[in-house]
Amino acid sequence: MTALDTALSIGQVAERTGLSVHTLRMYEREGLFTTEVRRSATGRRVYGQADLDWLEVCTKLRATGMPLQSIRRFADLVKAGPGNEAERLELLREHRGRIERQLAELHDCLGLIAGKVATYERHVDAGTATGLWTGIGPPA
Amino acid sequence: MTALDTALSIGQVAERTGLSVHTLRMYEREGLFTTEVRRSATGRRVYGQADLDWLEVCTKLRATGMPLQSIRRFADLVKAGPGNEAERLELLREHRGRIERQLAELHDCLGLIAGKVATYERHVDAGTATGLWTGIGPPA
DNA sequence: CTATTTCCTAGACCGTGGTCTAGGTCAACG
DNA sequence: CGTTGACCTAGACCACGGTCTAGGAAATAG
Repeated sequence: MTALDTALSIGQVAERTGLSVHTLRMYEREGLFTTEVRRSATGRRVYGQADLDWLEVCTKLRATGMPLQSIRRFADLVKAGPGNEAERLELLREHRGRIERQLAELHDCLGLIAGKVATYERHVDAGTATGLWTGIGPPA
Repeated sequence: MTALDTALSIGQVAERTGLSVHTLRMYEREGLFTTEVRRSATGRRVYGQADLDWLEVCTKLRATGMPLQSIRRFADLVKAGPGNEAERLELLREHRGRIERQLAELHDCLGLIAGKVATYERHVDAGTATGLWTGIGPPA
């Protein structure tokens, strides 16, 4: 378990998450955090382990194409406190579905691209690539 | 084989490809086509089967995150005619790599999201979801 | 103590990938 | 023939997700 009293500056969080400090502040402005970001006596942001955990989720959601607006909607549910877990579950399930569809599509596209690569490899190796995409040879 | 003398209007191509007519014209302006789009006597665009084939590739490339600029670079190589097939192959290989990395990342993210879904399902079903993301329960 | 680095806010700016409008020509139906 | 719909160009507009600047304050290193 990581320490419960983690206290990181925005710069340290930027390092650990790969997000820029600009982006971290922007995420906060946009209401993406599930809890108010703590501040030091002098107004500097102080992040805890929970923030890191949540940010990890955020980056995974972003990496899978979830728009910031949707992340905010989820964050709002969490902020609203207990009682709406079914709703959160619904959002997560929907997104899981989208990821699965993305995986399928990506897999499909990979097939086509890999096919083109294979064709080019064959023809380049054989020195017969001339007809590719010129209207003469097969387009595949 | 599809007819070699296909002659489609921009609207028909939009239907078949799922791209809007606006987008098709924009792609042309941006130099994404591998060949000048034919025109009717009165200046209307006339698309052939080769254009459809190429557009299919374009949409797959877009769907896998290739920026228009990179598609243009590839199109430019094709336009430049025979002799640069090795270079085209290189671009395709690179993109194939990116797709594979995307697949891996997506798969990873799916793991995390699906995990959250499972957790929520268990807790919602059991009526014990209260502690999720409140600092009390396990974050996973 | 001074200099350097990190941080703060508010708000401007940017690339990407479309999407739409205005003003006009052409095709096709009845 | 007229009217309706598809098409043309050039260029404005938009959402998104950052990214950066200015102007200033506090922390930290030497």
